[in-house]
Amino acid sequence: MAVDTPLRRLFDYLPPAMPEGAAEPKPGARVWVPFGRRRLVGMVMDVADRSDLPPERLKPILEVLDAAPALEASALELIRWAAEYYHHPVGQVLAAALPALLRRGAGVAATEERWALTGSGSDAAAAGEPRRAPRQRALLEFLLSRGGTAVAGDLAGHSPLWRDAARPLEQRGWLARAEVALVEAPEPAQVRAAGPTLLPEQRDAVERVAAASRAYAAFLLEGVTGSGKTEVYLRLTEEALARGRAVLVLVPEIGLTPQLVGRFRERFAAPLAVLHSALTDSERLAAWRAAWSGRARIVLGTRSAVFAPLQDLGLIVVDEEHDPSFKQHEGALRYSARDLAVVRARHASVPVLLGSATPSLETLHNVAASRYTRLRLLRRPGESRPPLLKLIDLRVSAIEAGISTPAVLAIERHLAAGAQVLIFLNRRGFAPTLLCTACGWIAPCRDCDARLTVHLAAARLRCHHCGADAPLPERCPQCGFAVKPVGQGTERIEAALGARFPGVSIVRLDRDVVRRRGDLDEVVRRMSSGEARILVGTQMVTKGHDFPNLTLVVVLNADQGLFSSDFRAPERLAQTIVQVAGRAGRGNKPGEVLIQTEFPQHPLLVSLLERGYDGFTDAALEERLQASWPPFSRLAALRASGKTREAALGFLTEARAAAGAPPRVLKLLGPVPAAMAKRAGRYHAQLLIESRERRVLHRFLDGWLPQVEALKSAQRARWALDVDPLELF
DNA sequence: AGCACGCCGACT
DNA sequence: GTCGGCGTGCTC
Repeated sequence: MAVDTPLRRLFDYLPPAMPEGAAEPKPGARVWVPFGRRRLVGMVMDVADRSDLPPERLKPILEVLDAAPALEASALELIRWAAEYYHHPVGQVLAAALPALLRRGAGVAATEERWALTGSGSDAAAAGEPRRAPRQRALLEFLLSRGGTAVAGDLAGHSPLWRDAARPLEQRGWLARAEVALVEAPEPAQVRAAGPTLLPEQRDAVERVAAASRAYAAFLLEGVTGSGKTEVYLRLTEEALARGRAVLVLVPEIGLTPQLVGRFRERFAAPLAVLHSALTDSERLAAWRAAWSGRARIVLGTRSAVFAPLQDLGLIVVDEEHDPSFKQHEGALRYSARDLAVVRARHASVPVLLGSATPSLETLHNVAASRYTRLRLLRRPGESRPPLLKLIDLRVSAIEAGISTPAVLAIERHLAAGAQVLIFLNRRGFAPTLLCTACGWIAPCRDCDARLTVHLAAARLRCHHCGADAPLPERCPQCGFAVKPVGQGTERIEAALGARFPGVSIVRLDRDVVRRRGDLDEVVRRMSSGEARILVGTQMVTKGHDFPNLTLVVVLNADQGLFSSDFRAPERLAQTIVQVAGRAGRGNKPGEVLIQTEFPQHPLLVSLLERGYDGFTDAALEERLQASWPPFSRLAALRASGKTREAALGFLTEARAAAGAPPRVLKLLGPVPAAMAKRAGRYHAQLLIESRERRVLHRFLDGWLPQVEALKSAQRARWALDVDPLELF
């Protein structure tokens, strides 16, 4: 039995005292069990006829929750696999996989709340009772008009306050409430609209995946923005649905779900379940139930949807597979939904399709090792030339407010041609620093090793790491002299462009603008209609949304990713540049991309410009090989934080000592304070474990983690193990 | 993680 | 004399 507890083991229970004819709970079924002095929901993992524990110490299961398993074999297998791979207690992996309401005992089969008139209730209704409670009387009459019974939804339609009326009626015995199992007739999936004619490359991709549809196979579907990856997903989904199979589609962010959901809904008349982090508990339960019952044949969701129950899974799609959001890097279980999707496909013997315009180096390495098959969609329909990338050397160009003269001239030129322009800067706010020109004071965050960002319109100083928020001072708090914002954020660029191009409508797209749902739609609408001519934005602009009239992209600062201590920063930078460049040029309008940099000779930028993303990844993979970084080695990070630097580092130092002499191919690096050690008032540090061989790493972790857990300092610090960490601070 | 038991300080 | 501080020990 797996139980939600940090203990790294399963627990044995005796079968429940069962009524006649009831079957024993099977693996995948949830049960109520006594656990210490508590009563918890447990998940049956195995059924055995013996236990290592003496029989007198075993307690019986209290109650079986699921007659039919809540998790079918392949989902259970995935959870077991994840627990082992991420070295995390099974019970807690399960807690991460199951909707909260199911962990608290809600039924897995969908039910509806049904209210019915009792015999005496019918008599009372017919007699026009209760006379002195018009709402109750109206409710009884409504039920009578409906033949004596109605579901909660209908009653809510009758009166929003119906529950207040129903309660006393239930107490008088005039109404009866029941949770009735919903009989769900799976609707046959239908194609609502035929898709466009496929290009040869798309047809080839569809055929090759479809040919493998009865066994596990992993494919990389590589194609630039607009090359038609989604159409390939849709055709393969159609193919799977036609065979009576279900499809799981994973997307990196909830912001991307509405568009893709829209494409799927347009194409298929099949019910579709959507799972993402913004759902309420009951919405998530409803989506999960739809998938579990087989009613929803398509499940589309973010990270945690990789655990969704699907009947007769036939295909898994991971869109934008390179996106770091697929890695859960906080909280208890830190997993990669993309990697788990591949594992799940293997267990379920179905193909998995990883789509991206800028595949991760891990995935390309898997292609090189022939573990994945590469499918390429290189052309955009009807387009001859890819966008042209050029560097602007910031050392020799005049710069005003962060924008170089060549960039300004290019913007002028494209605007004059009637086109739209995108300015990319991965930094929101007005300026990243507030400086006192007299004494050199810089506005710091009280709780982080970071500077506060100036937000001018809001007149606030904000920390982008902990959310601290303070009024914008007019004078230096130290010497009383005037302060000034230094550096550029999107807000300042928007203002500077407004001054430079008066009369030209500019929109900004970043997290400060997009606060509520609908804000994004408004920005997109203004760009699509052509009302806005210039778009200034952060990372957010690299996702989704196509503007066919956009022909120029300016990347204001490419240099942040060039000299980071994180070995993955260059990969991120290249992906961002290529993704943002993908916004430029459509149809017969060729795109132009200008990248401002102080380091135009940097080998990474040179390889990207001269040989494109392929050239960059060749160079980057070679560099990783030389440095023995992933994908040529395996990493795990033991991360800790504490109220003091010593608390965090002390724990990691003890943890390292507990390792003794590690295997020869394995290296322990650190512990070291994080690059930004203090964040939100806590000190962060990490110990890196690196191994050339994956098996050595995992065997080591198996032996080491129990020792780490047993350390006294482990109780005081907050810590977590991150297998395959994406970010090394 | 919970939730107990257990042994020492400031309150009715 | 008791309410409650958080140390440490266990959960089939």
